[in-house]
Amino acid sequence: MVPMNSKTQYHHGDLASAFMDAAIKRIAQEGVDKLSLRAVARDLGVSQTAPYRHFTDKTHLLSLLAQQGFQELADCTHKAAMLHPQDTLKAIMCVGMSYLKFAQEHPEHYRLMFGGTLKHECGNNELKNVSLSSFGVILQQMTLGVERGDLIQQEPTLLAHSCWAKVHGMAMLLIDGFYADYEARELDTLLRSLLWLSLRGITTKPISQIPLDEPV
Amino acid sequence: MVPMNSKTQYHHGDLASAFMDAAIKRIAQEGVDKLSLRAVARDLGVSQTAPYRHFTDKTHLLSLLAQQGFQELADCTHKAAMLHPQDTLKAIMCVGMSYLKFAQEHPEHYRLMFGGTLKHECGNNELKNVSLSSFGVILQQMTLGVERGDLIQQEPTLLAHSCWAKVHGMAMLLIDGFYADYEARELDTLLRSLLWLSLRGITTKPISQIPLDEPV
DNA sequence: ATCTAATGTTTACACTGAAAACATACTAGA
DNA sequence: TCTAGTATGTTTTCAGTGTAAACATTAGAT
Repeated sequence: MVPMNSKTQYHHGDLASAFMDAAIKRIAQEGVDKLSLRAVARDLGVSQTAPYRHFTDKTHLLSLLAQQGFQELADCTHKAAMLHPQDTLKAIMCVGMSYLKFAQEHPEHYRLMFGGTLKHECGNNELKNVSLSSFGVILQQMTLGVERGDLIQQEPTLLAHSCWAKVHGMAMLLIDGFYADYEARELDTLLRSLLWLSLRGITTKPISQIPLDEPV
Repeated sequence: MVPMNSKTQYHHGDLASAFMDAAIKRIAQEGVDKLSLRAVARDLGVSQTAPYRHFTDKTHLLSLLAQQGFQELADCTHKAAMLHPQDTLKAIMCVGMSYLKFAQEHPEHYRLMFGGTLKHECGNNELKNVSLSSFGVILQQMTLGVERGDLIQQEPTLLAHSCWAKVHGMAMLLIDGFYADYEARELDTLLRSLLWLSLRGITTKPISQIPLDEPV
């Protein structure tokens, strides 16, 4: 049905990535922990053991999806940072908001990335590396900020850890529905204010100069 | 075997709470998502459908466990706050560190509380209330701090949200193994420094007065 | 054209959450 | 004290899951 790629044209065409796409869709709908390989296989009209030719495990599949998620997250926060190449504080603000936007738009994917289904400690260096590349975007802004004298004289790594923890916590609480009472407009202000308080903790500038309403 | 309560002495004695205890133990060992009701039932030498007389659902059981977790968390952070009734900053620091200690000592329980297996949005008001009581400990310190002029003049709720997000993010990253490279001593300093940076964002005091090494 | 490896299918097994029908044992009311 | 009635526990059963093993097919190299 689908016009196949030039390279290889096996039974399905490219089941590996088709399977990943379909899995993502199901995850977005029903959540990570209710994902069933068989259901995805059914969606694709393929036998229930077909995926095992491409993924050793269910965990393997999830791990690849998480990896892909970290990549996307790194990409879109990086883009956000690029909006203000000259202004550290604005850049950080944008990175934060785009990070939160990603979490909000792909809550279950985000949960997969950090949910603990995959243990980041042992094994799977690939995954760990990609997740660190996501951290790298933040780290880069911190380094820049310290160099420019916009941020306090501390290890950029420490500052990055601080920002990451804060924004990660916000993201988790956000997708866990702890801010569910706020309506869209209020929520936006809340999130910005929270980032703002974090910025206040690491900047050398007076409060007034921290932007509260930069577009993402 | 166990000397029963005076009140009721049924077949098992008190299977409901025995089941919860056993479940907690298994969760601590193998993680939340691998918990099987049948396995717990086997541990207790009881039939596999026995739990269904006490919990409508697997979700119901998990929800009760989460609730219990929030209660414990609220208790131990509250105790920590009581260590410094006169000193806001020290108190907040202690609350933060004891929060992290709880997460570190009961990682899988903590993950259950926030992991998204239970959705906090819809239904289960009980759970939501208890989780808010946990939030209340932080909120109380913020209110006090603002009153005393130790914290900046902002909505205590906002400040509490800020602290909670930060410490929650740290807790999640901690139990997800993102700080796995640090050894115990380093880790302690890292965590304290991260809390310290947060405090710097919400306090009126100069940096030097923020305590870095209060005991928990 | 044939061989081989990559891919997909069928079948099978052990495990799970949960419903239904049944059995027991405690508690209360006569 | 005897007798319901109800709270508790068991047996049986079903549909759904992850995954291993044996088998079938197809693509690409020789």
